[in-house]
Amino acid sequence: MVNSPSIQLDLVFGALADPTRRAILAQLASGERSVGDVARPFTTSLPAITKHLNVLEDAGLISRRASGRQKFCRVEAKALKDASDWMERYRRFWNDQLDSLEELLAQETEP
Amino acid sequence: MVNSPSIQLDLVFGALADPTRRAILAQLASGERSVGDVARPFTTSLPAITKHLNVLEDAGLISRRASGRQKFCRVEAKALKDASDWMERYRRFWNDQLDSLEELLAQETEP
DNA sequence: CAAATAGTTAACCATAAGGTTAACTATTAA
DNA sequence: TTAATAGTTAACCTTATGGTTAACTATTTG
Repeated sequence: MVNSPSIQLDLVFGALADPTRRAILAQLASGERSVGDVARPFTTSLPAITKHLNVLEDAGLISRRASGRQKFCRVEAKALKDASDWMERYRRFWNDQLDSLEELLAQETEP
Repeated sequence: MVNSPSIQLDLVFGALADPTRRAILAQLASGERSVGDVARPFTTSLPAITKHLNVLEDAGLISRRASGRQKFCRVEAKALKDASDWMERYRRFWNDQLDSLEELLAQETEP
């Protein structure tokens, strides 16, 4: 066996793979927002936004709470942390590889 | 406008959304491997693995170099770093939210 | 209570994703 | 120089994804 496949990570990375959904998260980073407010900057239909919010919620990246006839969305930390933790395993690659790239570039410019 | 949509990030997160591809990266984390070696632990067909490798390569997550009739795959740092940098913007969420979750749990257990 | 507002669900469509087997290219070995 | 090995490409199938419009539920507000 090679890896313990995590359905949750599938959902989180899958959710992050769409630019509209990343833009929604970026909006919510500045605070809770109603579904209408979330949808406002986009040209896509409201049902499409609802679908995106469902994908984000299924991945655990956001939560929704009802308040009267509105629903407010907020970013949820844990799912993001799980994804970040997974990537953390590869940090040494960008430390090591990008360091040696820098070295290489330095050698080229100051011989 | 809400965000600068990055096709590259679409590809990177899309690539990471599949457990087979994450497992391939996990394998390659311990060093360069031939396509055959990469495929060995999986039950899926070789053409399917080739497709996964193409997805990873298109996302910039790996590169392949030919050596005789073999091809060796290695992890590429930059794409991973780009994804990690994107997530970095949300670090405060898991610092803040998970801290207050901890506080809450502490309050519950020791009053 | 009727009408407007906020959001979701249903039904549908086009395309992308992940898998298969069979056929192909290119190197190495007998 | 034929045969085996390493990997990719082609053709095909099934299901998932992202979008639409129309219809629905549930809360305000006039």
